[in-house]
Amino acid sequence: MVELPAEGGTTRSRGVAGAPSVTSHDVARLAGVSQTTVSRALRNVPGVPAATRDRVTRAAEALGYVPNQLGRSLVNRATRRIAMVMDLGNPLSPSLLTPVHDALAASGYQTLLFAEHRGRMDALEGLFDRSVDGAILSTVTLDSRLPYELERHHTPFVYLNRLSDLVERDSVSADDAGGSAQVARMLLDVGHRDFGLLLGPEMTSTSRDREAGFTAVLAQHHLAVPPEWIARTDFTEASGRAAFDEVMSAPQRPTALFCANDWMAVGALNRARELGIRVPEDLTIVGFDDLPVAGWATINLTTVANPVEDSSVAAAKALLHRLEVGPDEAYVHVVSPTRLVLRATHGAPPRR
Amino acid sequence: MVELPAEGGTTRSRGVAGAPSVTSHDVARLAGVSQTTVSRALRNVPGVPAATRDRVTRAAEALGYVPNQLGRSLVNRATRRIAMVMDLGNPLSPSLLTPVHDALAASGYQTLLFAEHRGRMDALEGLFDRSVDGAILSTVTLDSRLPYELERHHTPFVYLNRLSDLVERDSVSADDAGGSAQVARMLLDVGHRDFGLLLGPEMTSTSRDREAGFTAVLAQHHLAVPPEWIARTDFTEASGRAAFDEVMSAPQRPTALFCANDWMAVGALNRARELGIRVPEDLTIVGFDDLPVAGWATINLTTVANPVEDSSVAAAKALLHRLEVGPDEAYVHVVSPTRLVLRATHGAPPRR
DNA sequence: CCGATCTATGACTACGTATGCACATCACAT
DNA sequence: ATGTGATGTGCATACGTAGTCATAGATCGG
Repeated sequence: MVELPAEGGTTRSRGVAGAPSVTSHDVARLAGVSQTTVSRALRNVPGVPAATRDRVTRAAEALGYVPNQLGRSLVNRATRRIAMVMDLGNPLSPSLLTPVHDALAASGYQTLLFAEHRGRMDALEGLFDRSVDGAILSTVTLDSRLPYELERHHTPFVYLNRLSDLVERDSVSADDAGGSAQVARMLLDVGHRDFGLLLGPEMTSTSRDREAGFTAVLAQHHLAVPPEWIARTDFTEASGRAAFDEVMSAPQRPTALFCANDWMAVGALNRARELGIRVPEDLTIVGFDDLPVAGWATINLTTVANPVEDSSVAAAKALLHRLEVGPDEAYVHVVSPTRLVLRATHGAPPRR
Repeated sequence: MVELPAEGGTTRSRGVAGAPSVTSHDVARLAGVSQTTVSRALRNVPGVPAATRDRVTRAAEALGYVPNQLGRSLVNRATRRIAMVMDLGNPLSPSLLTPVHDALAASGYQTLLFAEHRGRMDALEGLFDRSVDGAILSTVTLDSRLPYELERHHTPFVYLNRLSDLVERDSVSADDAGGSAQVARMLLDVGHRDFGLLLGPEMTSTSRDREAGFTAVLAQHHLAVPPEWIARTDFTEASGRAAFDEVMSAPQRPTALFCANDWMAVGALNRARELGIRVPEDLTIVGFDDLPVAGWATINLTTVANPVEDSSVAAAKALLHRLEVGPDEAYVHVVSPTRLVLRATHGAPPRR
């Protein structure tokens, strides 16, 4: 009887969870070289002669070998994966996610999604367990502890359209206050004095800044928005409808509604049409963001153009830059300019 | 002189890319136990006395230790990460992504995004390099080689709303043909005989099935759609507008337009209003999917309800189930029922 | 009081890849 | 023939965690 010495060397077990996966050792055996050589050949490390490289490449293709990213990341200490932390409930989310994904993909990075949903966050461990090289935060409410946690675990990150006052990092955000101020000035110019505000969640810098920019201009003219004409909900079309009813049910009505985003404005617009309130003859409605829907012939909403896509790409690039230069270089804060887009939902206030 | 035996043990280098990360060895040193014990204590493996567990837990918290997912996945042969392969340009994408993400998160899985964009796919290596445990395919055009590649590399996957005839896997899809047939029957009932079709990309099973379901009913009534009243573009609002012009510029005009999705229908609707064509008095327009926008007061589109969210959740669950039971159990094909939603954009054809 | 059982723990190794270092081989100049 | 440098290749190990196995100490029965 001959002893069986380790069964020819292949003890590759088909693990419970994983599929039977081909490793560089398998390729090495087939090509008649060492695992080291396989690693070098397939990465085009100089010093491997063409003949060897070809032999290894052919063996790899024959076996359908793909280098295991886990082993690779473990030794490289880098995953080439970025976490996109966002609120999927926010109607703006596709406009954030797509450009971020594309910008990251262009640099060879993958996008791992971390979503906040109805206030519930994902298991955040994934941000600290070396699953990602860095994170883009587009959902930080002002009281979030997330920036602290990221700092504590040395995970690089940047802010996109939201800010935390407490942990400084690179940031890209729209000029929310400036855009709102433009709206306020325009509305004052055409004669409005009675304004309603349909705002988003109070703990978002977006909503806060859009409100602040608007009311600051009013204050310069010694005007203010009475509390009963202010509704705070979230950024959806349904919220816009509800907020519309809330504000317009007051005994006195405003002559112009400024909405913290286009979806709320569309909700208000839809509700106005249902109720037979003519826009802009009876009521002016202005949105924010200039989503594609705002330009539709049936909507034609006066709003503020917010270059979300540009900001998203800039944030992705800022993060990748930060990963290259390390934490010591000074932080950069980019503010994307916003621009008033005059369409068909604004006009002079009705005469009494 | 005393020899320095490995410098106290800590040779933790701050790697170029990664941050200085705390490992279970660091925790072990601080707690005065072995790395093995740390691993066991923090995972609540039975057999570790409470006193030891507490000591380890305190040490871990003091250091801010989070187990490295890479090391973990390497030995577990599982990442608890799923690839969502989709077309981010598709306006339906948020309705797919959000439920999938949430369903996966509920089971402790992360979502890694793989996007097709203007025909360009991501680097697909990520699907084969053990970065994910499985994939959800919602973007397979009928001629895609992706299912083959996934099969070849033993990556489990399911189909969502798209099908490949060639590699069988679990699938969840809407009853596209049935919904379209309902539309056809309803339109015939109210008197239409001249139909235009605004379709999506030819290589998607979605568009193909919606067309087939519609024309099959017409064929039963010995009717057909003439080629000049068929426009094939993609699924966006802008495409709907353009396709509208294309079809309606023919010398003879159809009395009803069936659009392969709501966004195209909205585009057509917008274009009709611009041109002063009254809907539904002059022209009937019907969409598909019943997106939220279809219910807005300003749109009020007759369409087919497509339970996209339900399908997405079902697909996610099907994949997780497949991961549990392995490849041998028979494949399951779920067809989600669709339902005609009658609103305000359909009516009898105009009298000549 | 001693062997047997149990409890708690640690040394060692595997997972798959990348890399420092050593070594074998060969060409070439001396 | 011998040293020298260049060239290819492989061994051993590290990355961080989990599981196998061995063992020291505690507990217990007789």
